Amino acid sequence: MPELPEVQTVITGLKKTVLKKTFAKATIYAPRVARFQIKSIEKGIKGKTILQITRRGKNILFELSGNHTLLAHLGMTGHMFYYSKKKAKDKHDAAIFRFKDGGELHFHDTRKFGKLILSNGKSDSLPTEKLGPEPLEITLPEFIKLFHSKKRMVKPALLDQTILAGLGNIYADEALFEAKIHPQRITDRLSNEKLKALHSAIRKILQRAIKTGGSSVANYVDVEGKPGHFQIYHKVYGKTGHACPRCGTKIKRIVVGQRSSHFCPRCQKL
DNA sequence: AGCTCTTCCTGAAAGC
DNA sequence: TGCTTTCAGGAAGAGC
Repeated sequence: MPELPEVQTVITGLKKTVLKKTFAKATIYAPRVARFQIKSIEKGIKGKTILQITRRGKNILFELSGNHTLLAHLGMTGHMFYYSKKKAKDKHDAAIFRFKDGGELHFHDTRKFGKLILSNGKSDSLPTEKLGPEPLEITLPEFIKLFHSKKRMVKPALLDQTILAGLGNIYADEALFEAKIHPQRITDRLSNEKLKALHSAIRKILQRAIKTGGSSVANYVDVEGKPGHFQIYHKVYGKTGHACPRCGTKIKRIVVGQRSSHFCPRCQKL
């Protein structure tokens, strides 16, 4: 499940492979991934050159010539695969982009939760407008202010992209464990000290994950086919019943806001 | 404002 | 063994 570090890793791969290339043809195979804007994307992208590739939250932004932006969201199971030569369509390819030089970029998405949106320059037409700050850019005072301004359980707050953009279920659980905060604690009642711990835990965990190239939990593979290695560092996510690496207590799994939450009941008290 | 539930989708894993 | 059910989760929308 691609979260901020995985998306960042994909972007690194994309920069190595498709930056500066010009689209010759785009074919959408999964209409819902393109929000049924099949023709406008297929036509709109033709002849455009990829000038820059950036990230906003979990979104990949291709800045194109002609002031267009192509947004790609990997959803749950999205992958970007680059081939230097023509490659047959896979069963789960949601879209295939062919470049003038013969290379191909396949947007592979088994569950079709991904998203492709082409904007004709107006950035306010992209959903990235609604996103909260970047977790690696927000300062501690801003972070404290933000969480004290909300009155909700901290775990769902961390997953809410309009509050903070980029965290998913894995890194949210890992960050809460690191900061020793129970997932059901209410944001405005967390002390400055706790929020400081959370702020630095998020930074630490994301930066380490980016450094190691993303997580492998869901068979994550980067653009060139190399798996990430962060899974070896997961301390609580998917570790129900395992011993807490800090105190040995069994890791517990509960459901918070319709999402599974893994935590140590001794280290993370309510 | 914020909670819960539902929907989308497929494959893996658990249950019988 | 093999079929059936459940589960997983990012995001959006409905209803309370």
